[in-house]
Amino acid sequence: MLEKTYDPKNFEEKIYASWEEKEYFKPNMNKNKEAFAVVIPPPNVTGVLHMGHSLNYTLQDILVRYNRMLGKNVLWQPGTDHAGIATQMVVERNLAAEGITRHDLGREKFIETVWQWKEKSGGTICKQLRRLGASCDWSRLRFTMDEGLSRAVRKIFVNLYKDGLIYKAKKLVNWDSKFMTAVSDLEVIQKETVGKMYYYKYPIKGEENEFVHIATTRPETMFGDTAVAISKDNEKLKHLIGKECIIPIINKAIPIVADEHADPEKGTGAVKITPAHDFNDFEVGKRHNLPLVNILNPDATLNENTPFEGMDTQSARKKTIETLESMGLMDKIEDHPMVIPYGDRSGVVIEPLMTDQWFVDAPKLAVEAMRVVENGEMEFVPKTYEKTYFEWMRNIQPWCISRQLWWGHQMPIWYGPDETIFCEENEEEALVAAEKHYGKKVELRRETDVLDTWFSSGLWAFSTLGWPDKSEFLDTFYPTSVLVTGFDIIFFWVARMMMMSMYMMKKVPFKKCYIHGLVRDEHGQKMSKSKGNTVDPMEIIEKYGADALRFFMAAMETQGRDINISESRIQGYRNFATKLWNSARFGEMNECVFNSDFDTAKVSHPVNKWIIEKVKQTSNELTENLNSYRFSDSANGVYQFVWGSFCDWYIEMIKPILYGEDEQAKAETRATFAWVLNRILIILHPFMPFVTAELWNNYHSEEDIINAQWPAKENVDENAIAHIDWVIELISAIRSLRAEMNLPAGSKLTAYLQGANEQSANNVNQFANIICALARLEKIELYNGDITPDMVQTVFRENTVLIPLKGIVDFAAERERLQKELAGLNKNLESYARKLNNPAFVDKAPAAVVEEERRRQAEALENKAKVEEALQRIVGL
RNA sequence: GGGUGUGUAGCUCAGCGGUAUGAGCACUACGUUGACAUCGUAGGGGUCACAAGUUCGAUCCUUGUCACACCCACCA
Repeated sequence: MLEKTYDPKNFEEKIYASWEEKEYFKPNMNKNKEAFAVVIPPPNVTGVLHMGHSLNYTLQDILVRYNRMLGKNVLWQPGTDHAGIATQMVVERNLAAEGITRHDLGREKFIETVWQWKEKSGGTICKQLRRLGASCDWSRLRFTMDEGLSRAVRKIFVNLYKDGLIYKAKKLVNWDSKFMTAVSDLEVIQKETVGKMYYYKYPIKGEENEFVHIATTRPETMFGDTAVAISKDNEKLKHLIGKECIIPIINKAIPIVADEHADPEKGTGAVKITPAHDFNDFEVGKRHNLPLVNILNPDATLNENTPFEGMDTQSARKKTIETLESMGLMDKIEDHPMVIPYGDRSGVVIEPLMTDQWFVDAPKLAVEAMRVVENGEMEFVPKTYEKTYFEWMRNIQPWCISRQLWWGHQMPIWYGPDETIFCEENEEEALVAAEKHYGKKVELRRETDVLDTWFSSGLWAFSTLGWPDKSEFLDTFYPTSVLVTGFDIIFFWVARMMMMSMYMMKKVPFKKCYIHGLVRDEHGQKMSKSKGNTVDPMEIIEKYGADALRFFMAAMETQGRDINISESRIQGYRNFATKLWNSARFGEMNECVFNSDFDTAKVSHPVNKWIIEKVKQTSNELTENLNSYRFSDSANGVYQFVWGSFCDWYIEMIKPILYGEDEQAKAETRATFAWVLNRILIILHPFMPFVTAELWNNYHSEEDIINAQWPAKENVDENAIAHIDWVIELISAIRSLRAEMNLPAGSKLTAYLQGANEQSANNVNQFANIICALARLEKIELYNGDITPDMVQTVFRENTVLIPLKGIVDFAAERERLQKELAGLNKNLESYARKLNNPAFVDKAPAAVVEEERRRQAEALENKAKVEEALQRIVGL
């Protein structure tokens, strides 16, 4: 027996636990079945579920459950990411609360602490995923720092290194002074700010009172200047080229060089060149063979190459300006809008810094990664993201993969006594290689840098399946079927997976890549803790159930758009679950028992035929929509069918049958109801797994809905649908008439149908009880008599529906209603006439369109005549 | 500066070369009829941003304009 009210708290968690216990999420490994695999975008192991996750995992679970019901061999591979910087940051913050830094602990002890923390809090996100209903194969849970995955990382690193695709170089990199590590271009975010532009001058060497005026936003970097550049086309200043100028305060002479980087239109036309601290200047420096002077310590304080050693950049800037001012060298200071780079995790200003770092030759790896998208081996859905992907890939820069952090995969690099590099999968092999190289045993020193987190994520599609070992899973499920992820990590992750997979596996990591948008707040604002507009999915689940949240996500997911969270809408989908629940209760009360032998072909009652054909039609459309990743169309189609067709019409129409005397019709209707409800549960299950399972379990004792068979494409009898649609339209017409004439809902009326053709006459006779029940009529009859002034009328197809009111007609209201109807008809007639009187239209438009237009015109004309007659009759009354 | 999207009902958004049967919420009126008030019935509400072009026909295609959003690049 079902509870009177739908309360997801009563069963959601219980059902999930039983699924997991029965190991339903494991692939069936049936070799005769098509394989379908999805690897989860691994959440940060220490993270908690947010709305973006809810969307991402819901979409995947829909696809996974759908494919499982298609009978495929389905794997949803779960796992979590060690998230280098993010995790280290959290743990360091915890330590800071106790007044300790990671340096107090030392590397080994610190890493141990991180592992402990991972063990303690790492399970949260997985628990929350279960709560959402995600049907991953938890027995295969992976973590990017697992032994197996770490081995994969080392192996591919060694391969890349030996192929010359990983190299060490001293380069200008983005330096994060908080974490004291290099970061990649992607981890730098540019922020608009209003800063200052400082104008000052350098004296020309050997000249009295001659200066070169320069402008900069970072005056403190002047101690690292090794030249001033001027364009050779700069008529005003080109006479200075070749001379030298003096950096004040430190009294250092630097050359004035000719370089096109100095735009005569910008600033003063002369640019100070600081090759060690600016990407553009670095290039200029290379062109002119300028020395590099590093002026910063790793923590972004000024170093011994400056007079302000130990000061942070802001203080040094102030001090520099003051000193220049006192020397009479300042020209002016102006407000200046500019863009400043910040570390996306640390929030501090990123400084370009010369350091030794490791790089992946991304431009080379990008070639294959682009080719397989060009030739369609991997397809983006929606297709438009392909452009974003290509755009980035074409302009890709070497990828800086070394991080001076502690938490992460330590690079498999060892240095010999003379700094010779040995890159091997483990220390033993490195030692062997070194012995061979030196001709004797030597001590090696391991590289302390760790890898960018995204390096290991890039291997995810095959490392989780067992690579580098031989594995049945790898053979069966690679390449995976589809990757579902947000557009914000196309570069971070999708692109890297493509590059790494093509390099190592020579096959795409996934055949399709479904890209979804961001989840925003109700008004389209980005959700953030600082704005205070975040919505916690766990609270939503607590309040409305996981099914409601999932259905919301599916219903809102239209390709290429962000989703605005809307609690009222989620509530609406909870109501939908309630509606479904109550319809099942209706079935239970009326002894509608599911019978697997039920044969839809033997059904005879038109109402039953109608709902059977409708549900087949809905299933067909749903299958098509799911196959083309049209989530919102999928969800909305089922929603409309369940609420609109099944609940609003079918249940109401069968009440007269179920409460009637015809036992055979009753039996057939009960069986039909149960069959249709069963079908609804199946097709709704990927979207709302919990409520469908709970209702299913109410009458299936053996089989579980998870393994229920998804309906194959079926032929739909359109006539059976049209038959009852006629009844529905008639009832709607009568209800409309009643409401507009303000006829009390309780009043039992008689309706006449005038001008009925044979078909309509049959319908009225056959469905009189249904029509009367739903339109709240005493009786409905065919009528051939005259229309009298006390009748109100409405036109329905070829018929006129008449309701005699025996003196209670409100003629004013009736006149108003008829006039409104007439105005509508006239408007339509104008439009038809405009088209049909246009010879070009009749000539060139497809015949079917012209025919349809003619039919509409004829019908409207007929209706108009009837309405006009009606108006005539009540003139003066 | 380069790119990609988006402007449709009060709000949030679907949709489509052939009258916008648009959806949910909100709104108005009526309603407790033996699943459901987490409900039912009926209804109001739109020059589909603007302009030009293509077309028999444009909200939909093309171009331009305006507005907004996002991505990439750029610290003179």
